[in-house]
Amino acid sequence: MSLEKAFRPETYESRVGKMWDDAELFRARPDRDAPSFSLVIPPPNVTGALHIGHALDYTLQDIVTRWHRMRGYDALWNPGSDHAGIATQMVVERQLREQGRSRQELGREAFVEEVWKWKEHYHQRIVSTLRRLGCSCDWSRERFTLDPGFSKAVRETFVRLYEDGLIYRGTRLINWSPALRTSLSDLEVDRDEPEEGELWSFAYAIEGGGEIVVATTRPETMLGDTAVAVHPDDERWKDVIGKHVIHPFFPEREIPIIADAILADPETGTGAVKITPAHDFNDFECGKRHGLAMINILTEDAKINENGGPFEGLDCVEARKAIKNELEEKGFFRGTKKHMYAPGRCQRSGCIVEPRLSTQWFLKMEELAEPALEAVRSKTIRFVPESWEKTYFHWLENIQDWCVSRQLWWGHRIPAWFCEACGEVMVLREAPEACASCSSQRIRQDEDVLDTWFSSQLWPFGVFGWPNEDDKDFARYYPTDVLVTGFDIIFFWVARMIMSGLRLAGDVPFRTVLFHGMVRDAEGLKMSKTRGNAIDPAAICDEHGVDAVRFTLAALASPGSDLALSDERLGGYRAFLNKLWNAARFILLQLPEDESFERLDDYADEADDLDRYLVGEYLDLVDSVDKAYRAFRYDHASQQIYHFLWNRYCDWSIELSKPDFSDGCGSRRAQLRLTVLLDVLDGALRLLHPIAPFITEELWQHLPRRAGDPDHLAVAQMPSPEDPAVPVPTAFDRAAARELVASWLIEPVSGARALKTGAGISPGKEVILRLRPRREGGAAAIERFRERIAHLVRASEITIETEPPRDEAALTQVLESVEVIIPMAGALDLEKERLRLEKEQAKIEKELVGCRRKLENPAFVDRAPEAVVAKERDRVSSLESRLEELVRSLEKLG
RNA sequence: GGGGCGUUAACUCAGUGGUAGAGUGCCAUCUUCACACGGUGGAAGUCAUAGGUUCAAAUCCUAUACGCCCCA
Repeated sequence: MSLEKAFRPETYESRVGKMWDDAELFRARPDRDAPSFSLVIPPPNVTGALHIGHALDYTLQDIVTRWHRMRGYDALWNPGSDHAGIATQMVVERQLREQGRSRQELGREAFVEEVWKWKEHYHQRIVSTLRRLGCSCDWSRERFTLDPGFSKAVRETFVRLYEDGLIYRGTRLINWSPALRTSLSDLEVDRDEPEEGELWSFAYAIEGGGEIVVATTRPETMLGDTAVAVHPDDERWKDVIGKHVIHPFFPEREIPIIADAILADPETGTGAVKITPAHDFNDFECGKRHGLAMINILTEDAKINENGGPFEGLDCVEARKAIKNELEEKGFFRGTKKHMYAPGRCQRSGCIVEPRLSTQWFLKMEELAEPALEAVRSKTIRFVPESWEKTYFHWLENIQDWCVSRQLWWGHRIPAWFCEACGEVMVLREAPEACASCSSQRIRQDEDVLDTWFSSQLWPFGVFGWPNEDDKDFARYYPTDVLVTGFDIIFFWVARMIMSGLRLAGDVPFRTVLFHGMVRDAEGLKMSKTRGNAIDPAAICDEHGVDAVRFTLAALASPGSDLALSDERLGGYRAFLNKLWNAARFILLQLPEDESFERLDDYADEADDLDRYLVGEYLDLVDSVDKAYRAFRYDHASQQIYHFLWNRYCDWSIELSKPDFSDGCGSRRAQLRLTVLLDVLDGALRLLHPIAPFITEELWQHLPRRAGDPDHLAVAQMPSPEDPAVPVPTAFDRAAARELVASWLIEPVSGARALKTGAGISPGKEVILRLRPRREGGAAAIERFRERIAHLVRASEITIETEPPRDEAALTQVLESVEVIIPMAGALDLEKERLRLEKEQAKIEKELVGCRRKLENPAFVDRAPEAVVAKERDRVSSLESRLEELVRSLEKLG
């Protein structure tokens, strides 16, 4: 069964995918007698379709999973998705708005139903994209963060942390998104680039005479002012501390002038600052220090509330304008100054976040952070690359309590019930029938839901049945081995999983975290819908094939750094896969049509120099790819395989083997060579499979199989330095084999080709080739390779010279091991040849100067390691003799 | 303001002490029986700058410049 001439991924991708599914190769088998290897997918949000960043994340995970599976592990990659509270609620609300409806109109229950519909639709799309990408997940274990089982884990966590005193309910200043009408955590607030704003000054009249000038970027907040602070050592204001100022709109309000060394800076402006404890985080702390009143002046959609008196109902911008006007009219305006100002913005909606006094549920973090810090400090959890440790430490060392409640409808409802009769608060695993304190049945559950990340943090153990710790999966697959994710969610998710895993599941959630960067466009710009430069993974898979996309992502992704994806790159790696396809096709074309070919089993004794060369290169590849996979360096692994297959396997091994197949594959020699080529191809396909699973599986299915091989490459043995996985000879000197071919075959061929091209001789035109070995043993080696050299150079005749070339017109090239001569019988362009040789001479002389200078330096000879000095000496003598022969060639030209 | 990362060929990036590498692109050439998504040959870098350590620095140290990111 021969391969199609053209490499067309679309002809086999879905077939191969289905073959894997039918064989159930990716199901974890906890009962199997094999070490386990597990990882959980960072669950994609059901907000929308997958983007190219997901494709990178999942490609890397599939590589690590497939590699372990092929090494014999019971490998489990657990898939699933995340309900993404704020984000999903927002997109569904937007959709409703477009239809002229609103969630308030629908009511909670009907709205949540709408969100479930959305979830079903995108979940289905996400799963099909994951399958398309070849992700070898165990779909029988798929989870969703709102599954009943997962909800149980969330309730258990909340109750346990509440009982431990870590979760509390409190009225504090929180970040409020007026657009979404919910609280946010600190992490969900993004800081804009500072913009030029206005620092607006006005005067408060001091009771009993005089005034005190304060400045603000937000004049409307003066409606909530409850103090003015000055520095205790500020001479200007010493006498007014303790007095009161008169609020121009609320003269009855008591507004003391207080001394506060933290907030008031004598160097800035008048040294006095207005204090609005209910609308500014610094002022809030100051208010707590001084027991100040806290007046909330905003409604939940950021309009002035009833505390704003005449300004009630205005939004912030309107109120600001009105207040400025009023104050100017009343004569309190004292000038403006330019000021850089960066408001916080809601990460999801983009609206300006308001600090707002609100009653919310909080999680105390300090006690949780300490063990999480220790786990990374002690390397119980390893970060790759290590540099992310610092960022992680810095955040955890300065951690703030986490506001976990959200005023949303889509999410895990907080398991807290209030008694309307006696005010009792009950935090319970199951809904109570009556109040635990007064037995009243007038109880109601907290309306709010939990921050999405509160549930996501439980993912690595929640998916395995926790809190049921007897669950077989939990026992076998937790802790997981690796987490692969972007560094953008190191705080949101990674740190919180570590904290909760240690606290709740009794161990770290994973041993290693592999951080990758962000996929950018060809110009290195962030992809975004608004910029229109987003790359759709499905579209590029259609265009180039899934394997090309995966290979490109793997090749570009060095740990931790961003990667610039371009169509050129994709095309380049697609070309590589085409090359591989055709190399396999060539090998298969040599086999007899009746499929009777059998690969030899034990041929170490019969292997010749060429076999050993090819096998040696393969064994080196196995070593370096093994090392790369172990170190998560998929960029190195893919590049090494690329180089091997294209430059070693195709350019040399196949080309050098062609003369062996000129009479078919009937001879023992041809059969042996084919076996070697098949074995090495087989091994290389195994090495490449985790990165490019479809093409490798498809090609492997076409290779003549050995007894004992499995039915699918996906579960075939991965070659390792201990076991190359194919029965090639291993007990020989690889370096010697490579050296033999490099010196006496590759070097003369390359040299002769360069001479031909340089002299404008067309590659197909036959020439006479004279080779003069410059080292021991060359003549015999060249003799053995004579036929192959002739084939590759198109030489009608090869002579092996022992003496420097006779006095004839010829092109010459003095190389490391051999002098290459092509007689030209009068057709030689003397001038051109002289120029070429002189250029060569200058190059060698320059190198020689550098080497000699080194050796003339006594410090170098004394202090450098002996081997380095010896190497330098060898180099000098080699260069000297080449130079000598070059000069002689030049002289001969006259 | 604090912290982190980066600066190597036209582009994208490997390269942690011992002769500067890859892919793409570029130039020339070849429709040689696996592949023009190809073959062959070639050009191309003061490794950001300035100091320092060392026999030896792209690599280690210090400072500077530029760029990106995070935190406040």
